[in-house]
Amino acid sequence: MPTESASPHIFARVLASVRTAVSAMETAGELPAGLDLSRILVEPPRDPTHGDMATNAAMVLAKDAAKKPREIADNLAARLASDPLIEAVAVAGPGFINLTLKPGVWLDELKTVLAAGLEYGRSGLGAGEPINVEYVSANPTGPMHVGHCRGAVFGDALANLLDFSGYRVTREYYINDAGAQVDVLASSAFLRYREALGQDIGEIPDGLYPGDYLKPVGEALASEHGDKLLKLPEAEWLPVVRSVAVTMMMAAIAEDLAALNVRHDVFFSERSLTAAKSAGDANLPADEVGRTIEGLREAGLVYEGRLPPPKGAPPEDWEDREQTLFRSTDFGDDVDRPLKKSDGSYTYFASDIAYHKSKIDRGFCDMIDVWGADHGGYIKRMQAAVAAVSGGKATLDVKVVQLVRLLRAGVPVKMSKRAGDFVTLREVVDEVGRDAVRFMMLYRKNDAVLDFDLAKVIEQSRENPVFYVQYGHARGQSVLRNAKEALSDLPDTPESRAKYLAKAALERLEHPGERALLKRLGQYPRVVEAAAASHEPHRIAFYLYDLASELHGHWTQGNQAPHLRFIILDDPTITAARLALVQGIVNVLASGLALLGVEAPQEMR
RNA sequence: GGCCCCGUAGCUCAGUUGGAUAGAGCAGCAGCCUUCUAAGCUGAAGGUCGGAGGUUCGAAUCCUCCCGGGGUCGCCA
Repeated sequence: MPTESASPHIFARVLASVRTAVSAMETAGELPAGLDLSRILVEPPRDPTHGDMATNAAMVLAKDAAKKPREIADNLAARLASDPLIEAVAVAGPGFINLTLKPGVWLDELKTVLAAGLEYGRSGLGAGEPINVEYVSANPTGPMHVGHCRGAVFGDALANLLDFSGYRVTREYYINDAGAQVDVLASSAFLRYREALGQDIGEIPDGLYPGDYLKPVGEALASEHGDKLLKLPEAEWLPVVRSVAVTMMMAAIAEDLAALNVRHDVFFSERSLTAAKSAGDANLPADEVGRTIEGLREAGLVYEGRLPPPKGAPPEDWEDREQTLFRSTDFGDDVDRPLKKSDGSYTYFASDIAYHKSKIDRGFCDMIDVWGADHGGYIKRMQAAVAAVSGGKATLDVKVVQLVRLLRAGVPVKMSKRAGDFVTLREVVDEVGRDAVRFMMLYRKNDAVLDFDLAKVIEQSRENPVFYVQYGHARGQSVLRNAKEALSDLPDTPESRAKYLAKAALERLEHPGERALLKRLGQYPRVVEAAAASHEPHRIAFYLYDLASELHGHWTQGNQAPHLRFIILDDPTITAARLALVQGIVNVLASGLALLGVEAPQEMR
């Protein structure tokens, strides 16, 4: 939860300075009033020799102001030169304004890092707005397999990131416990129940779940009910068996998620939407899905009609028939979508509309769903439904995570669902470790396919970026542990040590390697903000890699040049300054790793 | 065939929401361990950003059309 509203980070402060200067130019009549300042950016320049920051302000404003970019830039640069944060200004290229900040600015920022500890980078971006993030939502028909793992880690990290950025996050799991699949689950479990009672069940018939993981369900049913269920007709045993099976599957899934360090606040049952509600208004349908459809019908968004057959190769079993349709085309979808199956029951889409309406009713105007790539074709209709059901007030961002190809030393790992020999999430976590799984899943944009090579992740651990980043953190901790030989009064606890180090003579941090690290630290809040705004946690992973890389590089310089090492035995003043930098790096690495849900180890032995 | 995603160094991928001379890792080449952990570092080499048009001061990024790969296509979830 956001404690105090953090003071704006360096880039935000400089951006404010730029805007102020532009406004002053408007007031002075040097620019027309009312310009759109929203496209002005302040960012690190690609080439560090250009300075600390660059702004595109002059180029962005040139058109509306009907002036040449260079002309605006010169004027703006002159005004910025007197800004207390800024040391030097230069106009370059087509109209970039390159800014060099006073060295003290970066040193002050290090003090901020030290004071904030793991909270550095936390922001009020979300302004306390509630946001619902739904992820995993795997069918409760078996243990989780590797395919689920990417969405789980992605959703979890995204939720962490949004929480850190000032949103009030609810992490949600939608349990598909109402469809035909859980009935199949129940039938499969019933077979295992008969098996547990000593019957010979032979081969598991096609269409049922063959996995051994249902044996404990059969045994649980046998010990609870004896052979009583055998005497009941299917309509009576099925709900009993289904309920036990779903409960046990969800327990297994919860364990798998815990092994991955993924958590949820709300587990929402689909069945709770279709279950008949007690009495009430007799004119209303008895269930939530029906009520949602009726609400849409009253709004003129549901009708009985026919759909054109799919274009291209016509499916063999296509049958032109009238059905209940939602006007998703009113909201940008390609075709209207059916809400009821031919047997009269609701489609998955229908209950999904009711489900998202429930989120809206619970106060979420911002929703994020994390889906697998195979559901990509479903996005438009869901967004259409959210727009319809909320009257355009709610937004749904669907993050699609692409396929994970599981390999072992370059060879695809065979998985056959029918034979039940798919690789479970647990097996992968046990084999390569939670941290490696999580980091690898996040060290890639969510919409790019990911090759996950088990052999590479463990055997050639050098190639694995997670160890690289963790090693950076461990190295920093190692320095702090060893620092006592030069600074005998250095406190042990991180907080008091940070306080102690903040008083160091930070201006002694003059070496280019140190300066680069200082600037890299100062970028962290900006990276967090961008990652949160774009819903892209992978940016954190890449930033951490860059930071660790700069640390390792600077560290190794100390091999050749001992005077660059962090600990200088006969110079406690510079040692303290450098330790302050190390403490800052350690803080940010730990903070970022925490967002990704990855351990920040004290050592790598 | 319609829709969605992807195409960037030999391989795996970034690219700061349109910015300056497109960057890392791995593989290969040339080097660095008497050290606060070499699980590390330094250097050289490697590119028609799939192709062609267009939008503008400026395009890997936005638009259109092709090419190639993946996903999906009324009643499964």
